Amino acid sequence: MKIDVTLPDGTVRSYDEGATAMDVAKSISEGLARNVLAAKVNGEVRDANRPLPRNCSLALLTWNDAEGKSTMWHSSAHLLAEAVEALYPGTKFGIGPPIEQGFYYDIDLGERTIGDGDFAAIEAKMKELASKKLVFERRAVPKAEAIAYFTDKGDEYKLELLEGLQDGEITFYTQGNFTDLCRGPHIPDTGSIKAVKVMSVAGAYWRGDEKRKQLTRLYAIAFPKQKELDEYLVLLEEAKKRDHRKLGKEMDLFTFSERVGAGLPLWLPKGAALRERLIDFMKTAQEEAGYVQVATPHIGSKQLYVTSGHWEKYGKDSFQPINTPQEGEQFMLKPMNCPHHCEIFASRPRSYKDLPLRLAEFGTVYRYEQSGELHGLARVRGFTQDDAHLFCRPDQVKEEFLKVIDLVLLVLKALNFEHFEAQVSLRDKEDRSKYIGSDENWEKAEQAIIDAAAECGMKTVVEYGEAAFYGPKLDFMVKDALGRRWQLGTIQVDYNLPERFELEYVGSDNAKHRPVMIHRAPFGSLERFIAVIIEHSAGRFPLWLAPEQAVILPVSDKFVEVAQGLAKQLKALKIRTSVDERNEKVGRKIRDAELAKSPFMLVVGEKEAADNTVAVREHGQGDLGSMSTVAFAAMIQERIKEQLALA
RNA sequence: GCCUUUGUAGCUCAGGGGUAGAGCACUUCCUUGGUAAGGAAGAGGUCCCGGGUUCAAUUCCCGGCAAAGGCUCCA
Repeated sequence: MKIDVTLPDGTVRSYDEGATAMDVAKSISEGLARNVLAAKVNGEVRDANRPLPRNCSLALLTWNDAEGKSTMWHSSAHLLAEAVEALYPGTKFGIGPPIEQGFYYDIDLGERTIGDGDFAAIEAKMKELASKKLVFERRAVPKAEAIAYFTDKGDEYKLELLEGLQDGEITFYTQGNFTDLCRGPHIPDTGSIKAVKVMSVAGAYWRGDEKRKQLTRLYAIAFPKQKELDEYLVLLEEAKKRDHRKLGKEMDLFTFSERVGAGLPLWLPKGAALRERLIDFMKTAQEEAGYVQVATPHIGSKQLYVTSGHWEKYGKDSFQPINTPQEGEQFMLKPMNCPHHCEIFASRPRSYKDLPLRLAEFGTVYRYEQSGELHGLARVRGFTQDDAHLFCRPDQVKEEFLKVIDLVLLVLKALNFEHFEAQVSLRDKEDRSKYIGSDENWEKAEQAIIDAAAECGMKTVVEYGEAAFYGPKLDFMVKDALGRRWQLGTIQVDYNLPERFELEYVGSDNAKHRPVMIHRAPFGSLERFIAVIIEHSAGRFPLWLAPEQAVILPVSDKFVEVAQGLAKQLKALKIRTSVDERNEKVGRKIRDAELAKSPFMLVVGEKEAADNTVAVREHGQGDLGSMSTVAFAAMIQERIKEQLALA
């Protein structure tokens, strides 16, 4: 009997019955066979050494496929477990899945602990075991036998996992001396695991439940080549160098104070100016797009949030109400601006002719985050949103989405983000009971979002079931210079708040209608956005945003006055500049200016003083030669225009 | 909040039961210079906070605070 195997390119090959994916690989080339980690058979990832079903489609998975990679990491987790069991006999095992960057295994060491100092020994053991090319053997096991095995071993975690499994669907995988309850699939043998690194150790609750026992989680990563591990470590180093917390300190942008409180950033002059520039940029763009600015206080009565529903949903996990001393009234620090904006909408009768009404505010909001969740500027307890709420008619949703997408694209361009996609979150296809708002409106809005994203030519991913209960949304997923993904910018339809605040407008039919509300924040929060752009740009901000655009370096004390005159000229032309008046040599001043990431350095000495020119040096580019002061200013302004898409 | 790690000069970090260390930054002086570190001298500390052990604690122990990583990615 022969079986037919269809390969991804459409070719059909014939094999003897019982052939495995590995056999197919070998028939194509030895090199391919060496690299095969797993196989995708009829869309399902399986062991490469399992016999293929008759007439199937087959894709051979290697390190270059996401699924091949995660299979390798999953197998590496088993290898980690084997090493740990060898070094720490009696260890009990929880789960050990692959993750985005590597894998982990949750283990219970009893009274023992593992620290950074133990990693090297674990890595050495893993490498030793891996080099034996231990084969991963799959075996279907009756439930009773599986229970007997782990009872005998004394591993209560595996026993608990077994409870949730049906007899007949249980499989064991064994490599070397280690047998694990596992669905698989796995790589053929441990030989392809050439480089491993234990990254960190952390506590993790069994089954993610904080009431249950905390296990020790070992994070690690593995590669088929030492070189790839080295490159990965270099990338981590680069990420560390770009860490916004480090750069923020070096560049005097912001700081934190224990006395002020954790998660409450203090903006230093240069950082505050940076914020202002971002705000100005957005205000200008919003003004053109027909927004109006509003301003609302930092607190609001508790009743406001009872009305909005936020009290019920987030009340006990928020900063608790502030009480007035005399009347005992309760106020909340505002966790969002929308309830205030709803009241502005409701402050007078609205006609359909007033819509869309676009209320914008750089509103600072306060949210309680658990102390362990705080992270530099990326996760704080007080932050400013570039918030706006668009009140419109259902038929205006698409138009408004288009305009907001334009705004976000403008932001992404101005900050040199080149890789991004739209993630559209829609209702669950099956269960529609958990959503508020009419079916008709939802369908209209969902279609409007999809159409708007398509019209803008955005790469779009649609996620069903990811919508909030109050409406569908579109998020921008952005890749930074190191290939890390961030969620920036969000546009959300909301049917809930207009309902709760009983917002209305008078239609052309002279009847009352409920407006649709759209929340949107292109930056998201200024704090988080700045964290991302610091890391994306490694602190080398686009010229229009840079704290200082040019630093003037007099060749010696004799030319300080000339330099000051030049600074005055440039400032009049709206170029941010300063003079390095220190009694140092030019070489030293240049070095310091390069390290400070000043975009341009202007060297002035006898020659420049004589003919009113500047010797221009660009950061990271070197000497650009001399030009007149006017020409330099024009060049800067030209570059900024281009960057901001104003040209 | 919980687990692991960390907390020493403005910054980066070494050290260690008995008077506190380096490099950079800072101050002063010398030097007056042309595209990535000129030279010298000096100043700078509640060794995170509180308690305990000790003749003696920055060091060891306990507690707190803050920071970093993790606690979602289901054998």
